[in-house]
This record gives sequence, structure tokens and C-alpha cells, in this order.
Amino acid sequence: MILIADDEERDRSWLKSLLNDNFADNGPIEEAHDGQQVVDMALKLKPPLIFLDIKMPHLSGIKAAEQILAQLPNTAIIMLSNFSDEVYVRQLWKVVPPNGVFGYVLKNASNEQVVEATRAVLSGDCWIHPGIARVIQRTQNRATNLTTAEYEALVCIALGMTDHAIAKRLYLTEKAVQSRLKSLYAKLGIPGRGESHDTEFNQRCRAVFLSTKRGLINQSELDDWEAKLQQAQDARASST
Amino acid sequence: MILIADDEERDRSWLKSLLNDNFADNGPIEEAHDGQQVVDMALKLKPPLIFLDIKMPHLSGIKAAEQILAQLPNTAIIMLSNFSDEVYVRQLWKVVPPNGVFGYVLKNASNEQVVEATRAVLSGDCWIHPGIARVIQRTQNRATNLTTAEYEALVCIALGMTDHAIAKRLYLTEKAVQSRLKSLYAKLGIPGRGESHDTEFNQRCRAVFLSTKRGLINQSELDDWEAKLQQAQDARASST
DNA sequence: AGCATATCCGGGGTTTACCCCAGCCAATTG
DNA sequence: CAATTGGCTGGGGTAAACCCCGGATATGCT
Repeated sequence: MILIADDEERDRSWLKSLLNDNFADNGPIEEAHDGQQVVDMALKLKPPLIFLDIKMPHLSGIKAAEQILAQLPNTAIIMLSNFSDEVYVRQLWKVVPPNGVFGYVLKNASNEQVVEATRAVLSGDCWIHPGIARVIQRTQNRATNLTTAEYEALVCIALGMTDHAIAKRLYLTEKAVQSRLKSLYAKLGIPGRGESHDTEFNQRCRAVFLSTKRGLINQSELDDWEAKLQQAQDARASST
Repeated sequence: MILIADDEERDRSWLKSLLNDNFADNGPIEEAHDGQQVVDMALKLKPPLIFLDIKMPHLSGIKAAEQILAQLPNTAIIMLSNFSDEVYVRQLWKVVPPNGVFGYVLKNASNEQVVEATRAVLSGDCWIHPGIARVIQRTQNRATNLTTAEYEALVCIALGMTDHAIAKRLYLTEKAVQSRLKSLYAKLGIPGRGESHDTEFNQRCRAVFLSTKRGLINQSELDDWEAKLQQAQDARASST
């Protein structure tokens, strides 16, 4: 049995027919259309292989994978993503058990690539989309990989917070925030004020731009963070 | 005859079979897979209806539409887009002739919606995706609609440029730039420093965040702008 | 003509973001 | 055990980003 989860009807039927054509002997194909549903179905049906779309209502593919793997660590997971966002590769890395089997394919992959990935995962190998390999390389690179401290700061400035607001939120000094930002800028390769006169940048905005471009952050992730921020503020307001 | 243009093979075949099932009497369906090709084919074949994906290599769907409509203003165009980005609606508005016929459908539309849109456009009506109507409302709203001046400034800060760099690039004073930014912030509803103490924002980054959220700008548009910027700098460097 | 709007420009101010430098502490690593 | 690295703290500075104000120009609408 193979379980597939995607909120888009079109992608679901595309994948289903593709799997039916190539993996008919792996039993029936079950469908879920959001993150919560796929978790429920997975725990009940215990399928050996699950396709998960990253962007789904209620529960993202990553979080769904986390919950499923917590109960059934031997489940093979193939993630489907629209973009080569570094955030997701980052998050997936934490969720998948060290020797777990998983695949990561972009939605613009060819049918052949999806079949190839499925075949690989079913026989116990990992398959990662060509475009992503580069990203993973960077994820493991010491010099450019962001620490969680830097990542937190990055998200905050992307949301438009001031140093002062960030400090208050993360329980830090403004100096500490600036320290984080400084190393962030360095890792992103943004020139400072002193060096190079023709490339004048507002490092703050430039950092947001480059990070978005590289897929370190993206809008839907930021929306999540902003929602959390809002909740925290509401809680603080109601307690006073 | 119907001409469809999309760089993704999957979307192309999906649309083709959908049209074949529902509009068989409209003649054969021709396919193009990038912006330049669809312009060439359109000028040669003069199809009454063209489907255009917005995101295509070489030439965006909008620009392709512009070139086609310049020669064949009576062509009906249906745009296909992944997002409800305001930028695109904005640009499409300028390109389509006042009484031209066009449709705008998002790629997550149901098959029924696409059929409906096609039917409408073929009979001379415009069809706009439900989610977009709201965006168009805003595009025409005086109070929140950005002027081109403000939009230019917005793009520049999103790219991470300083006031000084923007001024140099747009041949303005720094004061003029700040003036543009000030009205931009006002239209985006970003509070200034004086008012409201618990909402402390770096207006610059906040503007970028909100604009991206609302679809006023997006990454691929910014990448285009940055490429232009780079060209201008190269030209300046080689002339000195 | 009168009015509104958008845009640009100027002076003169405050606050914030970034800069350099140095030191401390904790955890990791050879 | 050193040695290194990542992170926080501090002092003291410069320049960029934002603030309020008034004034000039052009454009379009009634």
C-alpha cells in the first residue's frame, strides 16, 4: 500500500495514476488531503511508503512526517515540494531518524524522476532531487550554514522588527542582537559600509532579500512566525 | 485553434487533455514551451485564444501577451498563475487593451473553473479568478494603490539598497527618496516611531514583508530588477 | 480660474543601525 | 590540559534612516 497526501486535487490524481502505472504490485493507493488526515490514516494503515506534500492545510508535510515517524520510524517518506527551500531541507533533516529512508522531490520533476525516486526509496535508498543536493551541501557547510541564533535573528528582521523589539522578544541585549546580525551578514556575504563604495547596501533588507532568494526563509514560514509572535503579544497583553 | 504556453510539461498535458475533452470543436491545440516561442507561433498561426503561463523562461507570460496584443489586439488571452500576485494583475492591466478579452486563473483552480473561464472568454467575456477580484479591487483603490514612484522605491528597498544608492540610481535627491518611502509606509499602514509603543517596526523591512505578503512584489520580479540593476552598473563601469 | 494631488526639494532635528575593539564564559575538540 | 569556537557584554563612535515643517512645481479636474 502507498499513501499519498496533497491538498491539490490535480497533483493527487497525477501522482496516483503515475504510481498505478508503475507500481501496481505495491497494493492499493490511499489518498489524504491534509496534514492531519494523513497522520490519522498512516497510524491506522501503517503503509510502508508515504508521499507528503510540504504545503498542506492544518499540518505541514514536515510536521506530519515528524508525528508519523515518532510512531512508525520505519516508514519511508517522500516529500513533495514546490521549491528548493533550504528551510525545509533543514527541518526535514531534524525530523528524519539518522538511518531513516526518505526522498525529496520537487514538483517540477519529470515523471521519470518520480518513478526513479520511488524505486530508490522502496529498495531502501534515499533519493534527493538534483537541485537540492547543492542546498544540502550548503546546509552542512560550516562557513555558510546559519546557527539557530542567527536564524532567529534573521526571521525577526524579515518580519520588520527593530533591534530593540527583537531583544525584548528573545530576552537579549540589543548588543547581543546586533552581534547575531553581524555574523549573519558575514555569512550571507553582505559587504559592510567601509568596504567597496559602489555597492551600498542596507544590510538588513539585503539580508532578507538574499535569504529569501536562497530559500533560507520564505513567506509562508514567516507568516507562521508572525502568528506565533502575535499570540505571544496577546498573551502578554491579557496577563497585564 | 487554441494555443497553450507553459514550460511545465505536466501542466501542459493537463490543460491539453482538459481542453480536448471540453472544446473539441475549437480545432487543434498547439503547444509552446517558452515565452519567445509562443510569440512566434501566435504571430504565425493567429489563434483566437491563447493560454499563457506567467512564469516562463526567456519571456514572461505578461511580456509575451504584450507583444502578441500589439500585433493582434483581438486575441483572447487567459493567464495562468501560481499565485495571486498583485504585481501581475497590475502589469496585465497595462498590457490588455481597454476592451480586450482576457481571463486570469490560478493554477489551483478546479477543472470546472478552467472550463468556465474558457467558455466565458470564448464568448467575449472576461473571467477572473475569485481570489483575484479582491486584488483588483485594491488595485483600483486610490488610498492603498501604489503609484509608480512608490513602487520603484519599494523595489529598491526590497533589493536592499540604501537611500543614497536609490537616489543615485533613480536620479533623485535623498530627500525625494525619503519622501517616496514615507508615503509608501503610509499606504502600507505601517506605524511610525511616535505612535504606538509596543509595535516597534523597522519600517523599511516591514514594508518589504507586508508588500511580499500582499503580492505587491515577489522574488522572481525582484530577481529581474536586480538583473537590470546589474546591467546598468556594468554599463556604467565599462564607460568609465 | 480655483482646487486637489503627486512629486520634489530644502533646513534642522532624533533615533536607530552599524562599526571597531576588547573581554568573558561555556562548550567542544585535539 | 590547551585551544578553538560561538555567543553575550561593554564602551564609544559614525552614518543612515526616520521625523516635522514649509515651499515650489506640474498635472489634472471642476
